[in-house]
Amino acid sequence: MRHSNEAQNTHIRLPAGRHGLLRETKVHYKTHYCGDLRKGDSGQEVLLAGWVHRRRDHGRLIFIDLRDTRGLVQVVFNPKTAPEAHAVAEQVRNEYVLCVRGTVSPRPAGTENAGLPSGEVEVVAGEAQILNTAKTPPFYINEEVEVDELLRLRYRYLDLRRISVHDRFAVRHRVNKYIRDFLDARGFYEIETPILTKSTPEGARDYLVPSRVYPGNFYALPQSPQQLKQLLMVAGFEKYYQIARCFRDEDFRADRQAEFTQLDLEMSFIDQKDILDLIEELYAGMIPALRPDLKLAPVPFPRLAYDDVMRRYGTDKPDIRYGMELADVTDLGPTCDFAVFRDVIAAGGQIRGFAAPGGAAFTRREIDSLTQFVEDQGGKGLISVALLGEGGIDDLTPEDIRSPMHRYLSMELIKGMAQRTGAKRGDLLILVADEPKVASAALDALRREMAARLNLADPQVAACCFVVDFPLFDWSESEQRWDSVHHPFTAPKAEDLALLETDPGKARSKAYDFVINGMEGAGGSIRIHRREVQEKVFELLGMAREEAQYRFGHMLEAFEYGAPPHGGIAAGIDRTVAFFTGAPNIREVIAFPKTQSAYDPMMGAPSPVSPKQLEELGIAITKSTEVIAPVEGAPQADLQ
RNA sequence: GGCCCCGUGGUGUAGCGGACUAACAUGCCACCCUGUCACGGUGGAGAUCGGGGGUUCGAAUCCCCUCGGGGUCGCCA
Repeated sequence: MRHSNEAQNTHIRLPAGRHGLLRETKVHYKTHYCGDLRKGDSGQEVLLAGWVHRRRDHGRLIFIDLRDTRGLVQVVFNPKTAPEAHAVAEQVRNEYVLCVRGTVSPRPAGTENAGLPSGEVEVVAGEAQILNTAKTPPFYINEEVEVDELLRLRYRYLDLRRISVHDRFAVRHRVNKYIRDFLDARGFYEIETPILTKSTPEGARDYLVPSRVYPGNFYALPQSPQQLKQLLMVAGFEKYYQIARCFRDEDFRADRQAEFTQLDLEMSFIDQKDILDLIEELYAGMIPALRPDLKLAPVPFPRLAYDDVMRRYGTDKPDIRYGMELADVTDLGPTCDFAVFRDVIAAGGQIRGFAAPGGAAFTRREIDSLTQFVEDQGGKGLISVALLGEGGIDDLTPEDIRSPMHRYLSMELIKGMAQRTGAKRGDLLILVADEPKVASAALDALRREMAARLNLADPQVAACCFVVDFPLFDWSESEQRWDSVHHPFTAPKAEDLALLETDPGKARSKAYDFVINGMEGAGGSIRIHRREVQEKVFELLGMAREEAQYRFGHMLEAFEYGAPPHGGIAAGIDRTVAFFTGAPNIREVIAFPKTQSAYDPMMGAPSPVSPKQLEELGIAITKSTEVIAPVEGAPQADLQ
């Protein structure tokens, strides 16, 4: 019965022109959006079309919440006044596609629904037609219930139908629109660059596309339009941007998908400050525009040196919504009779830590659970020191200390730590002794964990900063050569040019990141535009002239034709939208994302291709896996 | 590749060695109901517990393997 043709044909004539609203020659479905109707529309005859969100059948009266992209409105079907429409409403089930002609009316006194934006009115149905039936959905569309992610992705088109999910894409649209308007007003051109481009051996693994015309050769999908945008600068465009899709064949995370979207931009005849100022202006405008509820410190956003943030936060993307800055007490290590400290210091390590406010109240069990964060970062452990009792820090006595390592720690070290972190009694000192890299990583993880436990990261605050003066290189132990921290075209700071000859590891670059609430929001650099500097960098990267020519010949050649000084930045759109919408991961703001194992359960991608296709490409399969078909378990309703 | 969490009717959960012939809510189906808005009432159908193997008199419950989802480290110039 439900899915019979009868239901389809239970119809009124398709709505056509009455009251001059509609043209006879054209089929019209709606004159208004359901979610837009308000008291002021009372008395109007409207034509609505949407999905049945929920039906309440009282035997005689039937209420249907009709949903479209703008929201819900209640439609009333009265068998006395509109028997035909009522008969249609009896047939209707959730998610049927329905067209209704009716009159907007104020609801009878006492029946208004304050929980609904359109709750002061209802539409009294005169005519109704089922435009399409629907199977019972595999999960609730009309309720906010957590659903298995695989199932959501399998039926992503239904998942997206949920209003809360829908809303995130409204935000995404507005972010894109804001950016385009902002950059347009400043003379930027939006220029598209190829998706089929060239594989470059650095960086992430490429997604490859085989060439039919040149069997055995491959295009690569861009990891970012990096080189192309630099060539646009050589081409004289001066201000370029693109909301660009990027592809990286690496493992997924909550904030990483195989394909993601960047605001990519590049400018000529500018220096670092110009880029930072631009991004600052963009975000300082966009954040209040999209999230007026957020507290945002006035510009300028802090511009912090890399060395400084590593020292104070242990990370290059600090969350500066809260304090708990790190302090170094390596110098006080020798005051303790502790073999661990001796060994660490002898090996060039550090003793650093921070103070968790009120953390002295943590149980032994709670403190022990922190050890895992240190171990995850390759550290051996942590030392906790609870500061008890009353009075100032200077008066601390051994009786005021509670620590598993009590007997190894000197009061000098504990007091020093407390003073340098500004700790008070009732706080918990957390110390890590390790090589600098490990100590930083562990303390960063601990600091974020403590912030979460102590509720210090206020979700109503947007704390932005720039991190600048990144090192140009770091040493690759496995390759026994220098590696670019950013990428090989990143310019050194002018005052550090000489260091390229004497001490490359000390050279700082004109690379910068934009950080918002501990999230890397954007990153970029000023590029090298002079040949001799570029050659020196390639040399330090262990790249012979021929190899550089082979890999980057097109870039080097272009730069010989008058490359302007230039630089740019790329901002993560997915992460930005996730931030604005409070989404816990970027899948929530990508219309059709993939699972953690890079599978699209809706389309069933990736999939095998026909032997003919492979033949044309000159490709033989030497290794293959069975790709799982989209999950079984389609809706059962039609089977009953 | 490592580690952690998860996988029970359509959906969300409970059950964690025997009373499970697997419970609850919701959804679904039928009937009733003129103002509800997560409408209400009555009745009904629906899962062998991701898959495989093992332990046991007995397994949804314990063990091993495996598949899938999520988180994270490695990786992501």
